Formats: sequence, structure tokens, C-alpha cells
Amino acid sequence: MNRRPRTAVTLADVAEVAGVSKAAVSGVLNGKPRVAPSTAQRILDAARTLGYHANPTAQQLRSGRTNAIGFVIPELNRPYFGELATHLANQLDAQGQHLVIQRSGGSKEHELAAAQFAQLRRYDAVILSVLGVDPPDLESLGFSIPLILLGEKSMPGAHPQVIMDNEAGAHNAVTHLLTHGATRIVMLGGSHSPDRNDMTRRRTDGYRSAHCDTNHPLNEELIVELTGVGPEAGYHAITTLIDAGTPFDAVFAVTDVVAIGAMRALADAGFTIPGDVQVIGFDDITDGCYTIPRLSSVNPHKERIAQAVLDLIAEPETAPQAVTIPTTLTLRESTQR
Amino acid sequence: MNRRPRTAVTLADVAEVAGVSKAAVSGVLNGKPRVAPSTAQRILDAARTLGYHANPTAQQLRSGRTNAIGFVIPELNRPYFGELATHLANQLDAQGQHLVIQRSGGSKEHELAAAQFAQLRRYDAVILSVLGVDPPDLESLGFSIPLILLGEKSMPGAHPQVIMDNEAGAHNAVTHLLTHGATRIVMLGGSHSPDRNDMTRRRTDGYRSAHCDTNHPLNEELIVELTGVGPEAGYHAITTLIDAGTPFDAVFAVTDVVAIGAMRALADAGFTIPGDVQVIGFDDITDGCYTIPRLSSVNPHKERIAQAVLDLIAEPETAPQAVTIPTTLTLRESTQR
DNA sequence: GTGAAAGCGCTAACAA
DNA sequence: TTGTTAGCGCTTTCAC
Repeated sequence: MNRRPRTAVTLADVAEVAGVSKAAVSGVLNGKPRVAPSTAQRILDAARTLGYHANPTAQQLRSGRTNAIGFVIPELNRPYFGELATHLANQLDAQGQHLVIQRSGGSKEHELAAAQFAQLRRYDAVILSVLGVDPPDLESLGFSIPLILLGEKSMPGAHPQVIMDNEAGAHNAVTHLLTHGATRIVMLGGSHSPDRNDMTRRRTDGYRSAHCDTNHPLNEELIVELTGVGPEAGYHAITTLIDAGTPFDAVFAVTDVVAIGAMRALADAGFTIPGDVQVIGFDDITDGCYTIPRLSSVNPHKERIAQAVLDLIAEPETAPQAVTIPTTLTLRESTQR
Repeated sequence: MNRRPRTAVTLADVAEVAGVSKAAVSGVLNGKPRVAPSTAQRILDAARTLGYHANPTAQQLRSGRTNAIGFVIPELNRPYFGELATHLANQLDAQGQHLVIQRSGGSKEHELAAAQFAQLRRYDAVILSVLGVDPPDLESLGFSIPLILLGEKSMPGAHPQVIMDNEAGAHNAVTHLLTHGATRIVMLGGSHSPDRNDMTRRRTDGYRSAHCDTNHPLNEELIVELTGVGPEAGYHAITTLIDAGTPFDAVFAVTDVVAIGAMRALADAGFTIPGDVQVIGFDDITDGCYTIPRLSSVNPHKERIAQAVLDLIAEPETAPQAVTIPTTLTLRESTQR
């Protein structure tokens, strides 16, 4: 009478129909050649007839393995992460795994953290884009699965990490501007507080060092903090700057998305790009190839980042603790030649 | 000797330290007031001291519940899905659930389907953006969890669905163009084959009916099929059209992303927008507010779609089988007033 | 108010 | 070559 325990067909059902043990069914379905071909065929037939599908939850509880890699990102609608995720997913699909994406942001940071991090134990490994998460937080969570940090700056801790060379990238971009006629460069989305250790801060450091290395004066008023990460933040900040009468002849935006908002604000105010104002973004997203003018940008080499992450996952111990991926500068139409 | 079964702290460990049963621990941790306050406190202390985190896999196997909703989308770097996912995630976070995103596309469609759909059983419900999945496929998968279809056209089958009113949206957009000076409108990303039943086809239907209803002649040569879904596809198609000398005075693009590529191609060829050529896209993505000129678009009301999906998940049976969300037209700068 | 026991569906040892 | 057994870590009756 318990042929249908709930609604789904279980492995036990298949075993019963095929007249074999559950172990035999499990073996055949997982490609372990433990039984005679005739038995295997009988099992396969029974499974198909019943419409059996393995319960991944039970499989994981028993075997400890999933074929899923979690990727935790701060926002779901950011082109940079979308493109990076695509690279990761392509590689993982090819090796029979799959990528699963979750958002870490949302309303309150830490409230989510507690509940959400627990859920990450469902994955074989987790790629975590660190923003507000501090090392002590991570340790206190008692992470038992491989965790790869995708970050801005080397963080002390026991987890391997792939870090983008933010400072060098920003340095190159700003140096290019300074050596191509710019004297007053807005750092759009920069950071004034020296205690922060995030992407914003790292890129501002590069902005500063570029001025220093080329003996250009640096105006703190040109380092503009942003309240958001979307194009509207860049648009609003540039509009405010123009309205205030602050002169500038270039914009280095913390991300391409922000740069796109900035370019719109410049166009609305009647400035030409790159004639009146040059613009460089960061991330080299695809959208930048279709803006008017096409956006020059710091290319973080997402495909290399993805590869480095997967390598780190593949070789848990032997790999170096922190891999830094260098950036290059992609010049398009928003900067002077 | 089996105090540490593996590496993680289990509920049994907490029970032992607190000197209570596993049931008591489980109850307290799940907020079920079954024990005395003093006992509860002891359990909480023990859990914190040991750094206990519940194993979600085991919880699910036993209780059948996750707090995760799966969202399966065709590509990871499409703004429309990113924005829709953000709406869904915002709502779900607020009610203690979380959204998990996976890609259905990738290399081969059906090969993935088999392995991947099985994994979806890990979720309480799955929101599936249907593209190449046919109804028979779905049924054969023996889905045992609530499945919401997010689609273009009502599909026969047992699953509730939220459908975008593609045809009406396209009809409105094209009618606007036809009544504002356009006579030769390119349907960029249209479909010639009448047997398809996808988004492409639905929007082309609206394009056709708009011509018909307003007594405008329709040129099949202006219905251009695309090989991709990114801006490069729109860019390439428009460039080809211009090179071929095909005259046109408006473009209705199947998505905003394609429209953005088209606008770039028009600019490169020296056409003004909307003076020489008007452009309307579909999806009303945020990026459209920052293009030059700002992009007019069919607004599918993603927040309403998200709400409808969640309503359908919340009330499994009582809800209507298929909900259609109407679209509106958002006019910006890429069309004539 | 609390504990004991019975599994959820599966896999990995060990027996046969 | 195959079947039996013992759990993975948790929730949930049911007894006390």
C-alpha cells in the first residue's frame, strides 16, 4: 500500500519494478558498471517507464556532492556580473556542472547574511563577490565548503581569491587621460574615506597615484562619491557638477555603467565627447561598444578571471592563495588619440 | 568516538552539549515554542558556542521545503531578465525566501534539459522562461514541484503561466510609428516562419496587424531575422540593410538591446534619429534612458509580471491558469512626437 | 514540557 | 555479480 510514498517516483519503486535492489538501480543510473548488461537494461526500462527522476536533495545528503557551483553577486542587473557569470557558466556546463546565481545585496546586509549563507551549503563550492563582507564575518560562519573570493583587494583569511588589479587599471586609465590633454579629471564614484577597502577605494588609489607619478596636481573636489551604482548615479553626479560650475575636462568613472550615465549628462549639457570632456569607464562591458561615442574602458579580462576562479576550485590546496588578474586599457571613441 | 561525524557541527552535537534531545533543538531553532524559556536559552547558547549552522539539504529532505525559488532564464547577461529578477528577488527577500537563478541556454538545448531539470527539484517552485521548451517536453519531465511558465504565448499544459502581451505591445508601437510619419518600418528581429510560436513570432504578428489595421502596405523584405539577441546582431543587420540600399524610415526592434545596436549602426551611417529614422525597442530597460537619443520602448511592466508570478506561486490552485500582463508604450526621444 | 524513534530518498560499505 | 545494511542530518509524529 505504500507503493506511492508521496507523489514522486523513487528509486525504490524502480528497484521493485525491475526486480532488483536499490543499490543496483543506483549503480546503473550513475554509470557504475556493476551489474550485467541485461539487468542494466531492465533497470533503465523500468526507470523510463515509471518516469523516474533522481532526487538531488537525497543524493546530496548521502554523497555530499552536488554538481552546482554557487555564485553570489551584489546585484542581479549589472552587466559586469552578467558577463562574468556567462563565462563561468560556459566553462562549467562543459564539464557537467552548473552555475547557480544568488544575490547577496538586497535590503539589509547582515540580516540576509545569516540566513543566506547557510543556504550556500547546498553547493559544491561558492564564488563570493565580496563587497561588504569582512573577513571576521566569513570565519564566524563556519564555512565548510570551498569558498572562492572574488575581490578587489587581498583579504587576510583562509580562502583562495581572485583579485582584479583595480589600482593598476585605474592608474593606467588616468595616466592616459593626463598624458592626452586632460588636467582636471573627475573621479566619478571615488571614495574619500581611507579606511574603506573596497573597489571604489582601490580605483581611487589608482587615480591618486597616477596624478602623483605624473606630477599633476590633484583636486579633492573632483573626487565625487556616488550614492548608487547605476547609470542614474553617474548622470546625477555629473549634472550636479556642471550646475555647480565646477570645471573639468575628463571623467574617469568607477564602472562603465556609471560612465554611460555620465555621458548622457554631458550630452544633455551640450558638452562634446571627447572634444570637451574625455571619458573612461571600468569593466569593458559589451554595451560600451554601442554607446555614442563608444566608451573607452579598463578591461578586467573577465574570461581570465573566470578561468582563474575555476582553476582555484579544481585544485583546492596546491593553488596559490591569491591570483591577481592584470587589466588592460581598451581605447575607443570617448578619449583623445 | 563518533562525536565528529565529518567536519561540520550537527544538530546532534548541539543537543548533546545542551543536554537535550535533537527534537528540542530543532524546535527552538525553528521558532516553535515547545520548550521552557530556560531550556531554549541553553540550546541557543550551545548552538552559538559550537558555531552550529543547519544543513539545508537535510532540512529539505526531511521537510520537503526549501526557501528557494528557482528562476530559469535563457541567458545571464540580458538586462530584461536582470531587471525582472531584481523585482522577483526584492519581493521574495521580503518574505524570507530567496531567488536562485540558472541558465537554461548554453550549448545544446536538450542535453542540458535532462540533467538540469532534475536539479530544479531542489526548489520550492520554479519560474521557467520558456523559449525552446515545448509542452510535451515539460510533461515528460514529470515535474513534481510548482512550475510557473513565463512566456510569450499561452501554451497548452497543466502549468500556470504569466504571459506578456507581445502582440498588442508590438501593434501599439508600430501603429505609433505609422501614424507619425513612418511608411517603411524595419521589423528588426522578426520572424518569417509562421510555425514558430516564440516571442519573435508574436511581436512580428503585432507588426503585421498594425499595418493591416491602418491600411499600410507591408514589405516582407523589411522583416529581418536575426542570428543573435545581443546588440551586435542589431548593429550588423542594420548595417547590412543600409549597405544594400534598402530604404526605411523607422525601426521596430524586437528588444531594446537590439535597438541599441541598431541606433549605433544608424549613427555610424550618418542617419539622424528620429529625424531620418525613428526607433522603438521592446522591454523598456533602464539602459534605454541613457542612450543618445533616449530610446522609446514598449514597457512590459516587469514589476507587475513579477507580482503576478509570485501570486501564482502563492495560491497554487485558485489562481487563473494564465495571466496576461498588458504593455504600454513609453515614448522618449527616438520617435517623432 | 520533553524525549524516543521513525524515516525523507539516496549511496557506499559490506556480505553473500 | 548482486542484495542487505546502515546511515547522511534533519523534522515530526507519538509517547511520556
